[in-house]
Amino acid sequence: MRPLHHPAIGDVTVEGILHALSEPVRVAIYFGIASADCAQSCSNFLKIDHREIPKSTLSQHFKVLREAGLIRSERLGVEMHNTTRCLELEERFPGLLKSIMNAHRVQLEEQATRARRAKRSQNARASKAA
Amino acid sequence: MRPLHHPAIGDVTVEGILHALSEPVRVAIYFGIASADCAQSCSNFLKIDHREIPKSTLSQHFKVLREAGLIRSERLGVEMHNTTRCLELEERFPGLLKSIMNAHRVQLEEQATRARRAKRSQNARASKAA
DNA sequence: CTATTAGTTCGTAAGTTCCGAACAATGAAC
DNA sequence: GTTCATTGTTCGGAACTTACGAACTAATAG
Repeated sequence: MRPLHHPAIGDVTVEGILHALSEPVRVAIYFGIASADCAQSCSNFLKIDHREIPKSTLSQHFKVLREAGLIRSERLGVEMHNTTRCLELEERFPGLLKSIMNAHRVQLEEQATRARRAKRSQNARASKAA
Repeated sequence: MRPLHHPAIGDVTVEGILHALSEPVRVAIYFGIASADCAQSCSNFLKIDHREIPKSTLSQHFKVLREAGLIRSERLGVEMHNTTRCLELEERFPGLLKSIMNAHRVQLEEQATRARRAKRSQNARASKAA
């Protein structure tokens, strides 16, 4: 197994970051790591929103996040400890991650609202039919 | 030719925006449209940074930007007028585009600095050899 | 009408991503 | 030490996406 590669902060690109965070599963992973108060292992994400993610896929997603410079992964015993590199990144690209995270939050709330509305009108139809 | 499709602002997704702007050519196009003071036609971008972009490829890039909700394209006579949707987008995802644009600017300046350094040390080697 | 200009669509070759199966690395049990 | 369980990586092929030349469409000029 070749050792994990983390780019120097100066080699991190905007394209890489945007590409990494243009994937819902990777965003969920990054959110999870960023909002946890301790390092997260990969296997914590085998289920995301009731959806099973195959572990080989998960491993690729972590690799993308790592090589984009978004997270740092360290082997600790049998598992991996993943943490964000948000301080370095904030210094290099001020405001970038915050506004991306915020935009994703806006979108998540909106999706939740839509889902509630849909469920309500579904219930209304059901009780009308009965 | 089927008519161009512009998503409603409520259907614009963060993933779509990030994906669209994770491509250097598309970023250059978006920058060009955003910083121009009048609508830009596609053919203004057949050359970007001394690189020729085939027009079919260009057309696809415009389509991606359009369907991500980043630009609006209107046929005006034989050509296309492209403008950004930055006001709507700012309202929906506050700060997002600004910080992405800013990050790209940071990166561009840095690349320019690197290029100058490289050229200087190349010149130094050349005069040493002579 | 033909010719020109600006963009789109189509087909295919090249590249990327997904995911199961096999593999590697560590720690614990014996 | 050997074996087992757990965690994660790598490999290979199928599915998907992207790039770009050739053919096409739409508008306009002459």
